[in-house]
Amino acid sequence: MSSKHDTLTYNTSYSRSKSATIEEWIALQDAWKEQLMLEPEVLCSAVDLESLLETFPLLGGVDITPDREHENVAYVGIAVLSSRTLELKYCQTYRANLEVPYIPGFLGFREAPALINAVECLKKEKPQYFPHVLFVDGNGILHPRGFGSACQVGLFLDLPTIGVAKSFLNVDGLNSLQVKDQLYQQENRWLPLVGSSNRLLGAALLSNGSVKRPIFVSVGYRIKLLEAVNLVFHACRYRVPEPIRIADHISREAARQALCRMQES
DNA sequence: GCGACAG
DNA sequence: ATCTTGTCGC
Repeated sequence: MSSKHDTLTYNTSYSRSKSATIEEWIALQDAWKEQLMLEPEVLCSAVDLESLLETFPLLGGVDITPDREHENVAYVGIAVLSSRTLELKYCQTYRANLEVPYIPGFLGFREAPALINAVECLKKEKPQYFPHVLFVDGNGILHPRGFGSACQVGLFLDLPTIGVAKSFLNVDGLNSLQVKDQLYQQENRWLPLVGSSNRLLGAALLSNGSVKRPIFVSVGYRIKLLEAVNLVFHACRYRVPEPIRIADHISREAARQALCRMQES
């Protein structure tokens, strides 16, 4: 793996700068949510995996590992795989500056600009590997205001995205324990998540036969939940879909390398 | 005040 | 996200 990575610049148009207040962020999420053009979703016809793989030949995954020394520095990993074979086609890491802290419910304001920049770099430098759908570490519409980081990334890239969270964010009357109980009781390996608003918000998945802790999948942008669930199952060799697992691995490695270089000097 | 809190 | 050892299993 190359230890060379480009430094990303922060594009404030995606998050309106560091001086924004929480109220302004909420207003932005509410406004952006309207642009998702979401039709209230129903679990209708079964999805054909073959046609899914034709629609999405390349699967992308992004993840971020924070720098141990600098609060506002992080390493973005991006991985692109063949959807049919899960063969790794391309991966790269980038150093990025994060301009705002993490606040629960506003992860996208911290991470999305760096993730978006990484995908745009890929589009420019290796257009043949530009993915047809992007797995994002975090939630899509399974979010207090229906606009998680995966929505933010997808909307501004105009690219289908799937939110994949490793822990549950209590939202719309849904609670982590009750969701897990319900999932474990039934025989299916996944459970649709319907909140007290009666809307379908996402799904809890036991992604692999040997996995005990669920992951939580929700629509980010321009994809159906059933398509997202099928793609996630297909892409899971382990608990987390391969594109995200690889992106996580290389971004951690980049952070580790940076720490080593720092301790040398 | 209390609990909950993606990464 | 991170703090943290061993242990069981393929």
